[in-house]
Amino acid sequence: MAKTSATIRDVARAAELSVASVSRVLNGKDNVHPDTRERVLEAVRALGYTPNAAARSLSTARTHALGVVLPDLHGEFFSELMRGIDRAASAHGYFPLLSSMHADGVLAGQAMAAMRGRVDGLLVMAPQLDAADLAAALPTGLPTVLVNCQGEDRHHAFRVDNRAGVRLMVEHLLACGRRNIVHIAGIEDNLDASERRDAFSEVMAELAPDQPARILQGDFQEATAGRLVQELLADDVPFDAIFAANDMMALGALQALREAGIDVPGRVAVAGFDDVPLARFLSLSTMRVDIDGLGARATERLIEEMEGRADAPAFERLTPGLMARGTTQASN
Amino acid sequence: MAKTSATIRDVARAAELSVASVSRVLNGKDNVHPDTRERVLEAVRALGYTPNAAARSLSTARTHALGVVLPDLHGEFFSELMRGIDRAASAHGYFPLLSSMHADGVLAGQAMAAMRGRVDGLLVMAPQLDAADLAAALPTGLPTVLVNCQGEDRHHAFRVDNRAGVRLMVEHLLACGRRNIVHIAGIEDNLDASERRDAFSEVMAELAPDQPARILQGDFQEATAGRLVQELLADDVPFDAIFAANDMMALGALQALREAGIDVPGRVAVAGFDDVPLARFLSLSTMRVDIDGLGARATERLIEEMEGRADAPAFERLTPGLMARGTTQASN
DNA sequence: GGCGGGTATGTAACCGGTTACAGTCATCGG
DNA sequence: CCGATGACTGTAACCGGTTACATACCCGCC
Repeated sequence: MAKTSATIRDVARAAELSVASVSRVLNGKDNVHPDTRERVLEAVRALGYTPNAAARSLSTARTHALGVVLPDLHGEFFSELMRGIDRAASAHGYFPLLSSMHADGVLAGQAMAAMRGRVDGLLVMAPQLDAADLAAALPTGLPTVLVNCQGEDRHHAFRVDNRAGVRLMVEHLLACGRRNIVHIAGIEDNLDASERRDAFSEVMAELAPDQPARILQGDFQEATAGRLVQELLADDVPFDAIFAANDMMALGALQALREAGIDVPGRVAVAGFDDVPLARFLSLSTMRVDIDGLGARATERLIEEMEGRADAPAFERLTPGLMARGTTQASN
Repeated sequence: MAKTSATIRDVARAAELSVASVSRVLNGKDNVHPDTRERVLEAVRALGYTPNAAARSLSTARTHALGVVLPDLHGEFFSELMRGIDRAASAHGYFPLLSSMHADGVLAGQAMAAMRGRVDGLLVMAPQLDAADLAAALPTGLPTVLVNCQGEDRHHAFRVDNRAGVRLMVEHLLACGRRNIVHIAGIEDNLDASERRDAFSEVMAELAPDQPARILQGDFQEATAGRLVQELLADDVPFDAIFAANDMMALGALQALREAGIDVPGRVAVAGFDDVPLARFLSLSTMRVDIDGLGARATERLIEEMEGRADAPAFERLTPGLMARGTTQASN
């Protein structure tokens, strides 16, 4: 009801004590007389007092917020990641402060700079920035953990092990008897996209050197993949498997094949990457990445770093697991 | 590089000016000599200075952050909502500060209290709280906008028009020749769930008074709906349409029907609510809610309110649109 | 009775910005 | 030549917490 909310001095006055005592009670400090504590709590209740977070931040230099910088805020990947981040953050009394970031390196730097003084640490996911841009954008002197970022060894980093994932899927496709696999790659500058593309070439060269290993340039979008498949069909290019760099493209491919009346998995197998929830429903074979767990672990690590108990920065690679479903093998 | 980052006084010293001038330049104030401005900017650049957000908040009583309180942080609904929120927020220079909230009214109050002094406004979505709990939890004196909350007329509120949506879908099912429609309701205390359930009863009573209008108690979970459908089949209950309170349950029902070898939509039609991305892939008929737009509009309104230009609080209802797909009508 | 030591409390400086108010200086009209 | 006016800049108080340090008090012991 009060026009302006109560301050610690109001509470002190109401309790006939000094601000120091009030502060001590509120922070659960050691030496306070039980009676004093009671008087303070009573006054707090009576005034409906809530400490001002900005003032507290200013004097303690801690905000209890952690910045989360992401390239885009949509899709399953984002929501799963946030879920993990929030779980870990709120377990330790932190709030996630969100910021989306657009492709540009300069804008990325601004987004991060704007968080200075607002957060105690930064969790950054920037698969679209190269190492130099990233290094330039990251603020100095702020605990930072990276997720899916390019080479940067001054900070702890989490990465999906794309190479291992691609290898597992290619092995699976070959084991299913596929010989002519087409890879649909993701956005050109994207780290995951290029790792997956390169791994595909290498693994094919190693495991099936005599087979073609065609690669089409996609962009992680469903519609694009559909179009590419239609072109393949129109050009009469032979193939018996499509391995898309992510699930959305795999679904686009699937749709295009079905519309063309092509039997999946009979004539063509389809595989994706990420295991978005959709995949299970559509029985899409894919590589499962524990995104929620990734978010939680990255956040845990960030909090350790902010609280000064963390070992040296390192890479942590998460190996995805093969989810072999109906689009690569007939159910029997 | 500096151990501790530069303050405005460091900048003032470096530029041989007073803090007031520096502050004026940084805030784009009126009266500053061009030369002065240049000296300040030069010093800022040299020192790599970024203003401390906490200090600024303390003296201006504005944080440029807005609190987003949500019941859970997963699924498409969440990511779409956040997408809209972030788009509107960053367009106006605000950061979303996230907090998930568990069912309990007391915990909800704590979650919101913890945001006091950290945010300039609050966007709350709490479909699981009743009006009294909600009123108790909301902090006073902080601009607030509600999304999908129960009756509360002191704040601006956005709501999905469940009644209108249910009516559209029931009309559609009847138009498709369905006569024996079963509704699978959502979680008991949930606002959307009960509105959809009640609307179903009413609309059926109005449009098809002679037909049965069976209602089963579900919980928004896919598995539960599957089980309920299996029970219907086991008990030989006649029905030719399932209208689930959300898409996930519709999908569970769909799966159970397919496993039982029942032709959809031939023998039984299936419909959901929400239009999650999955729905399109599985050709599920459903009601489309523009969640992204909802988030953006709610945020815009909140910002207007925070900046003191907003008309009286009111309700805004968003009418969902019918997405008639393959599970209610044979493709022809 | 005086003194050491522990406990409980108060005072005031400080965190890093913003801004009201007070100055300084040059210009200009009378 | 003086005062007024306007353009620019500086000083210091203030926002609301935290906390180092000082102080007051009570106890037990020699």
